[in-house]
Amino acid sequence: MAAILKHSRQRDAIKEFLMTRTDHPTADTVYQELRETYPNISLGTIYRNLSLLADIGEIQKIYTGEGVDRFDAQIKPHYHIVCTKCHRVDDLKLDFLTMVNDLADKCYDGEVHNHSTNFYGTCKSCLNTECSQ
Amino acid sequence: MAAILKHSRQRDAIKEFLMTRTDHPTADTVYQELRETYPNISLGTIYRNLSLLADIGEIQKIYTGEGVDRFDAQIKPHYHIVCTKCHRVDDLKLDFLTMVNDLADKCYDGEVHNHSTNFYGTCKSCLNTECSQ
DNA sequence: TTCGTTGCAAATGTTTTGCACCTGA
DNA sequence: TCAGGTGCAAAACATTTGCAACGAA
Repeated sequence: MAAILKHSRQRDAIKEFLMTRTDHPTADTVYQELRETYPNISLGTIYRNLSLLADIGEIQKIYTGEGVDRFDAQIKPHYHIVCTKCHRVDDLKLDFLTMVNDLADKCYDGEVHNHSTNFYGTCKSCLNTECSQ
Repeated sequence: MAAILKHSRQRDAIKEFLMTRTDHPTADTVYQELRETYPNISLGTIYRNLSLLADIGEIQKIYTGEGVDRFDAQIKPHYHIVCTKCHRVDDLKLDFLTMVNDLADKCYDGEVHNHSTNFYGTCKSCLNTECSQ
C-alpha cells in the first residue's frame, strides 16, 4: 500500500528548512519562507509533504491547542512549552518521562502506547516586558 | 471589561448536558443532542457558550490534536486517553502530577504555570474487535 | 514509460462573527 | 429600559483534495 517515494526538491527543502529552526514553524511559515527560494511552491505541497514526513517519522507534528499545527524536525521524544502571551513554542530540556506511560497503563483497561504533554507558561521575554503592557 | 452574565436557558442546557456525559462531546455533538429539546438552537450559540463557560472556568476545553475540540464538565485537573482507532476520549484515573510543573519550571528560563497531557493508545473495545478488522 | 509529485483552485470542516431581533433583570 | 443573548447566515481559517501537467527513475 505504501507507495515508493521519489526524490523531490520541494520535500528536501521543507525538511532542510525545518532542521534549521529551533522554534516550531507552522505550515504557513514554512510556505512563506520557502517561497523566497521557490516562488511557485504551493501551500498544498507544503501540507502534503509535512504530513508525509510526519507519517514516515522524519519530523514531528505538534498540537498546541492554539489553532494551528506546528512542525518539528527533532523527532526524539521531548516536551514543549507554549507561552500563553506570545504563543511561541520552545523545546523543554526535560527528559522524556517514559515511565509515565506505564503509570497510565496500570489504571486503564485498554493499552496506553504514548503520551504528549504541553506545558503552558510565560516565556522570558514576555516576563521582561510585562510592565510595559 | 468582563460583562455581567445574564441567565440563559440555552447556556444552562449546554452545561447540564455536559454534566451528564462521561465521554467528552464535541460542539457538534452538543448541538445535535440539544436540538431535540431546543429545535431552534444554533451552532453559534453552542460555540459561544462553550467558549464562555470554558473562559469562566466552569468547563474545560480539550485539545486532542484530532481536528475537533472537545469539552468536559469535570474541571478538576485530570488526564485524558485518546483511542487512536475509534477516537474516543476517556478520563484516566491517574492522579494529576502537579510536581511535573516544578520539574519543568526548573529547566526553563521563563515561568511554567501548567501542563496538559494526552495519552494515546487503544481502548478496550477496539482491542477486542482487532481481529475482525 | 511509469507513477509519484506539483501547482492551482476548489472544496471541506471547524469555529467565529455581524446583525437584527429577543429576553432577562 | 437596556445590555447581554440568540438565531441565522456569511465569513474566516486551517487543511485537504481533484486534476492536468511535470519530472524522477
